[in-house]
Amino acid sequence: MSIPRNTKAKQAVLHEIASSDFALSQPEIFERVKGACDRVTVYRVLERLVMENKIHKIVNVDGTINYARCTSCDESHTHTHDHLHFSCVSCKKIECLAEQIVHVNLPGSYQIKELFLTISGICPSCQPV
Amino acid sequence: MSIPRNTKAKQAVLHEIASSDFALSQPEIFERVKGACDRVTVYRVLERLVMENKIHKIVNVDGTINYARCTSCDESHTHTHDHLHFSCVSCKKIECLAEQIVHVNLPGSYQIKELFLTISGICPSCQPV
DNA sequence: CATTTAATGCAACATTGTTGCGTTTTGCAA
DNA sequence: TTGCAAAACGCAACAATGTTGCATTAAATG
Repeated sequence: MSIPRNTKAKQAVLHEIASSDFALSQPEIFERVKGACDRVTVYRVLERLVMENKIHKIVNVDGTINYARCTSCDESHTHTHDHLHFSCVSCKKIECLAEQIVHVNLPGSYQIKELFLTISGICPSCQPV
Repeated sequence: MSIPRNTKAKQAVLHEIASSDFALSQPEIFERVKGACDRVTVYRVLERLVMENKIHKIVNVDGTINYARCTSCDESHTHTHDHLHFSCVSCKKIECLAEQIVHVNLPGSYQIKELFLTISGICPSCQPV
């Protein structure tokens, strides 16, 4: 396995994702690191960051793909099979949900390989008083 | 609101979706109705069929979009907010899941607007004996 | 069968993602 | 500190997917 390197492009992309309150799309990220690197590099860096569990790749309800750091879990833990997210329609923040939060009562004759859930709504901090 | 018409293109697209055992992508549908209509028309027809609740628009785990008729529910009932699907990795069939199957235990301070779930795995009929 | 307008075809464009390849840069170690 | 291997990059070209405008065609209705 190859040893990852800490390049300027990687730092720039990671910085934009980390400093954004909400999940960003590839075009948005490219826009923000404008000049720092090529469009293709953004794709490649994103792919690597996902592999390294530094960021999340989130498929939205409409099929668009966003990238974010999770606000509720530290970056050290691995995100294998991490497909549970809460997306606030107000502040746009993405939160990881613990597996215990979701219960699927499928008959045992169904064999679940992968589970992918996105909930959109209003998070506690955006709740109207 | 405009009155939908039953056109040749619409019939062809719907026929392909209905006669397929699994969910099809736009390119796959276009491939199968080849000659019947233009590529753009396929996009427009699909959009209309989704609006009319004739077919499902399903976002896969990887963000790709497929269209299908649901195998477990009749076509008469509306599919508003119908975002729960089981996708068999073996036979590729897509099934709608009843809302009762999924339980989300989020604190009441979270306000859920939309919930979107795709489970991939092996369906009962594809279970190895 | 004439009218209305939904739907189509075509062309052109926009967006998003991919691949190949020669060059640059990073991390490591001599 | 300098040399080296390969990770990463930039660029160009391509591919796939989705969109828009507009003139034309064809459903449904009376």
